[in-house]
Amino acid sequence: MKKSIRTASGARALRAGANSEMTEEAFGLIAARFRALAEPMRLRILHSLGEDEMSVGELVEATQAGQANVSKHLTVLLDAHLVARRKEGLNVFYRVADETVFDLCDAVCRSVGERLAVQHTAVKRFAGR
Amino acid sequence: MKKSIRTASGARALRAGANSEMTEEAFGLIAARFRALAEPMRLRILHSLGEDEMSVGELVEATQAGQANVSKHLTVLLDAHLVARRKEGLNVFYRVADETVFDLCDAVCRSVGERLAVQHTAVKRFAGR
DNA sequence: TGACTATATTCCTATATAGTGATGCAGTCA
DNA sequence: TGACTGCATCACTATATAGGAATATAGTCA
Repeated sequence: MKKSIRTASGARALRAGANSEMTEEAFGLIAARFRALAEPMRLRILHSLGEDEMSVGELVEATQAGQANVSKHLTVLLDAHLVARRKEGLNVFYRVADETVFDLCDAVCRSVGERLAVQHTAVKRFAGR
Repeated sequence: MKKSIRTASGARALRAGANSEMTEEAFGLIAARFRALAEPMRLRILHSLGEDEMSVGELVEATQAGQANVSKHLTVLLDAHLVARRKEGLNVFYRVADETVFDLCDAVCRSVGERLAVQHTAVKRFAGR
């Protein structure tokens, strides 16, 4: 059983276990998705697209970034299959194509938030209140 | 209510919504975690650590990477608070400090796997079976 | 057709970081 | 103490990519 990305259906894909044979390619594919989410600007864009689809121009306004920059980030997200495009006249509307990104971000947000809370508490305690 | 990373407790952090006020800092923190997971080599390391804690030397052997490289990746994971260290004599043992990384990877693995399956089916169909 | 607009792309610079070999350093053992 | 081991760090190269300005391209409308 090569191409073990299918083992995902069994859960615990990354965690090493009995049947877990991760191929080099699988690590690369997973890392690629994380890389697509590893830029604050792209998270801003996805955040903006959370409500509804938006044109590039609207995204430029929403993110306060340069047009070329937004366009390039959208290309990255498109290549990662995280967003989808729809052309309408002169405009191109983008929308989130994989809703799981929100779950990922929520999970990260919770985890990081918890850690910061713990650290904050520790510092407060160290400071004597 | 600045510092809205706390809104994570309400879920749907990234998805724009009523109370969702994402600060620049929050996007940066979330992106930083994704960045730590955005390298195949680091995923390999976490994968190896899924079973049990391991020394740097064991990880070098398990990953077939250079010692300096493994050490640097471990530093990145440590800075991201994804692993923790324990020194014992000459050895340093690392372990996963945030179990949620496995959930993240599982989610990504499922999502990417589904997409690939869909694409595969589409190509097969196009090829006429 | 030509002027105009929205988006994509190209070219550039600056920065980050993966990988490697050499070295530093702390801990162990004779 | 000195030799040795395991890990971290430094110095370096190669590569990737974020950002911006300029330009190209595609679609619209007169």
